[in-house]
Amino acid sequence: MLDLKFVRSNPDAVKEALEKRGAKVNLDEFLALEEQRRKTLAQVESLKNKRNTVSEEVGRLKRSGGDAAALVEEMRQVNQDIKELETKLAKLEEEMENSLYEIPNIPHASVPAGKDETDNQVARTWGEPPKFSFVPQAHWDIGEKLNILDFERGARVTGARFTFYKGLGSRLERALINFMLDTHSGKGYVEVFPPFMVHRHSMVGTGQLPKFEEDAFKVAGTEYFLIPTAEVPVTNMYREEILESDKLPIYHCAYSACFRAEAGAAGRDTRGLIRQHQFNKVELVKFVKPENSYEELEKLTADAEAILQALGLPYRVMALCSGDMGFSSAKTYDLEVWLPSFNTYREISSCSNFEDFQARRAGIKFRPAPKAKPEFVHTLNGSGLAIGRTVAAILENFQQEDGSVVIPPALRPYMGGLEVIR
RNA sequence: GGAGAGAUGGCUGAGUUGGUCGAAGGCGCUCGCCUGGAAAGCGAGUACACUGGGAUAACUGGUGUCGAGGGUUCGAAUCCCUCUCUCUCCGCCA
Repeated sequence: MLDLKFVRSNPDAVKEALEKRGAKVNLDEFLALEEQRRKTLAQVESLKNKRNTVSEEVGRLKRSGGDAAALVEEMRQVNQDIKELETKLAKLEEEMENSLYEIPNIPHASVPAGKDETDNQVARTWGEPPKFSFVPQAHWDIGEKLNILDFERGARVTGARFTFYKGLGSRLERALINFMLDTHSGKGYVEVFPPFMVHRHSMVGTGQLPKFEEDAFKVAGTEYFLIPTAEVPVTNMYREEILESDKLPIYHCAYSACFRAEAGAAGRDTRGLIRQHQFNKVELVKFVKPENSYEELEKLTADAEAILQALGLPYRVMALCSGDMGFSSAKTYDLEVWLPSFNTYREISSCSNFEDFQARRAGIKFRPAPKAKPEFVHTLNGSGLAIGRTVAAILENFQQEDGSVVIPPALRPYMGGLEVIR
């Protein structure tokens, strides 16, 4: 959420930013609403002021045995007026809040302007896509032949986009989770194991709601949502808190299952592990002081990259353009891993600086100095990494002509020393 | 699931026959005095949001907030209702 006062005093800057993003928001209508709100608020407050002063007077009169009947009668009428105005005010505030919650973040100055993913820029590439002396297979074929992935039974038990991992496949998934958590923990990220369901306010806090409710799974009979990423519970860990300045920066890493409805993705990536309703992910989350947040974004991205490098997976880093960024983000780098079956790079991590956009929604502040006025922290997060896509990348990049798959050396300690899945 | 107790400021803890309570006291913290320095002691200050004035300052006016939401009342931390959470006991359970 943007700062209301900033929007009010810099309408042109906001309009320009929204245009750069390709967002459709009627800002003039919003500003007119906001002006009306303040006018009504002033009226209500002055009436309440009157009520407070007179009530005090009534108290004084009664204690000294005077007659306050006339004043009481007058206040009855004032209360009527207050009630009416408050109803009006509540309506205005609700309307305004709804619009404010649907305005996306302002892109950082360094974000390339652009309309969609074709305008994203390659920041750097690492590693070389493998050259095969045979026709490489897709990971779903490799996985089924090795009997470590079972898509058919996943669909039979639950539905499309659900999968069983079996045997060494399941072991590989678990190994990757542990490898990533251990690696990040060693770099100062404090591991947390979050709830996999959250209430609505948390979803609003990180920006999934109210605008994108159709993307989320809501648990019937409850007010809980299945988390689409650990970002939601972990960022909201500090909601409605004022953090001590010396606690910052806070780094967390967290494993969680992630649940996404994938509304609007019907027919896309229907085979394999790339787009599942449930997948595992290790997430990195940071709470930092505003002046450091862009430096922290570079470090966060590097920490996610370190996993790909340790596994020996070729990838590239994309600086997302203004039109392709997520709703809450001010700047995003996507990490894309090479997938031979697609003959291209596919997203495996997304690292973003949200500046104070999420912090304002979730009420996460810090005190810059003792006694100083609290300010919003900057929040960042990035996948480190999506596990299912990492499995796909390993199977495809390290496949052998005989259908076996070589396990990256960094992962072998987590696989009981196993070198090859065959 | 059943029975009971509770939720107050950074912490602790008063206040529940409604009225001058944003809220005593203590601790902590900040600044000052004292000291060669420190402790102790003394003095002052110490919530957040919205909103008005002011320069988008210092400062200052107002409104709201005592778990959340509603109600009664001229007036609610105090009375009533609903919800949430915490604790204790019983039951159940991985």
